[in-house]
Amino acid sequence: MTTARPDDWLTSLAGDRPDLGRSSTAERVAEVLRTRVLEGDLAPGLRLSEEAIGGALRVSRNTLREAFRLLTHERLLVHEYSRGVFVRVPTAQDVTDLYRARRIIECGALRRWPHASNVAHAALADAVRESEEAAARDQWPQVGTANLKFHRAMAGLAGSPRVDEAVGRLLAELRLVFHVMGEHREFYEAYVPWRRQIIDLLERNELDEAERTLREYFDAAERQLVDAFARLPTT
Amino acid sequence: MTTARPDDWLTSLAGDRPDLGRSSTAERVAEVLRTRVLEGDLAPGLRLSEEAIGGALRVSRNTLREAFRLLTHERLLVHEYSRGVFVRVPTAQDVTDLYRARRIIECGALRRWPHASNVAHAALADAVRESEEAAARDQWPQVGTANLKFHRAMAGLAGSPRVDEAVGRLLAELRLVFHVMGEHREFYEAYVPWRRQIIDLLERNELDEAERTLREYFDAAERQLVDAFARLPTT
DNA sequence: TATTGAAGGATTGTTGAACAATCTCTACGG
DNA sequence: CCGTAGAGATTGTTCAACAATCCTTCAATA
Repeated sequence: MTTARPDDWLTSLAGDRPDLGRSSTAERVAEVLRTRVLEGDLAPGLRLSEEAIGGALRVSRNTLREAFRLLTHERLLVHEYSRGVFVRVPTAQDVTDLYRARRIIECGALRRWPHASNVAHAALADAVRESEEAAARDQWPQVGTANLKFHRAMAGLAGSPRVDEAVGRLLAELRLVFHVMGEHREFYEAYVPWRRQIIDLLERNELDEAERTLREYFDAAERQLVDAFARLPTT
Repeated sequence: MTTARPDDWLTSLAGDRPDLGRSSTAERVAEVLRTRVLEGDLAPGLRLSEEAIGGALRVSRNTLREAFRLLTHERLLVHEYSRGVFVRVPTAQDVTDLYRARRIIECGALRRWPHASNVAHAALADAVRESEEAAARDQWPQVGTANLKFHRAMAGLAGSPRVDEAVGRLLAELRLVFHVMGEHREFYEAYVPWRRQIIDLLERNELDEAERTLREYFDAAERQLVDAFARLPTT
């Protein structure tokens, strides 16, 4: 605990301001539903009845609708006028678009590696290590988590909160997509060494090659996901 | 109006679905407030009282709060728990971050020029022409509008709805920032020929040079805006 | 003078109920 | 089999009330 100048105390305290703003009921309800959707408890396409959920969670319809709105903005739910809200059903087209957007943003962020901070570099390395360790222990869900962390760290190279937020939204949506892959280890396993390769290239400052590798990584993942969707029973 | 296969009728119709979902009261209220904020009628930092605005617009507090939420999501308003919503006060730091994000996304989209559709190409050319014509007529607000159109079209090269949305949000925020520049012609004038140069380079397929020019364009605009903020009375 | 503490008034957070608008489903008739 | 009409269920919107929180004021203290 280093004692700094009073100025620094204040500025660092000011940074905690957002955390201080305690969450509203709607945000807590949204958090519950978000978890349920991302865990797959609430199947895509399911309609969320205001009365049923409001009754179960003991919150008023107004508050519940506020929570719905938050999740709709995150693209986890879709809202149809006078029909209600539904758990989003991702399509192969969504997958294509998600990867199109990710290629642009994450590859752009990767290029900022030379200008990024040490903590940003470390976050990327940490994520790769976690990914490898979880894979060694056959803990595939954790590999998935480390994967998300890796890409969040990749976006973090840009050093821009707005880029972080944009990528965060894409990744949340992607988590919904991943559910069609189930818990199949094959899906997670292939990408672990790929991530190692990318960070090795970055640490050697071979930016062009790193970007090329990341693009191939995206191409492969997109292809695998689109294939999985094509194999899906068309409802 | 070309007659296409029935499939195309349907898919294009499906695209209109969101428009069909007639606007809710909250969205109309949001539109009114959005205009007011962007026109500068509602000064940055101003607190928007639920009672006052709800009373003036004759809508219930619940509906108004929903409108607030929409605008908060667009980053035009900020919400503080138990304190209310305020018109966003952009900072020089915001400007820096906005341009950081724009450089990554728009430059990434620019690189997709060879793969973009003809309509995407045309949208970019149209925006440049509009910009020039408005400048020739000394209509600087219209130059500003054409500018936004230009950058929306630049993002459109990616052919990704999610990229469009991300850039749309950045530009909406930027419009708030532009207000500190007032109606000063100097701010709009310098960038008109720059845009012409970029599209000329693109049409000659000189991608590297086009990207370099766009980056310089961003650097200049960011510098000018940050300077303007530094000159601002610190409240 | 500057700081602290305690009313109080004002504003937001949340709820429940009510009614209108819209959709869904079923049954009927052609 | 198809289309239609009506009943029932669900959402859209508003209102009124109370709880929780914040801001202002003002007096007391060092």
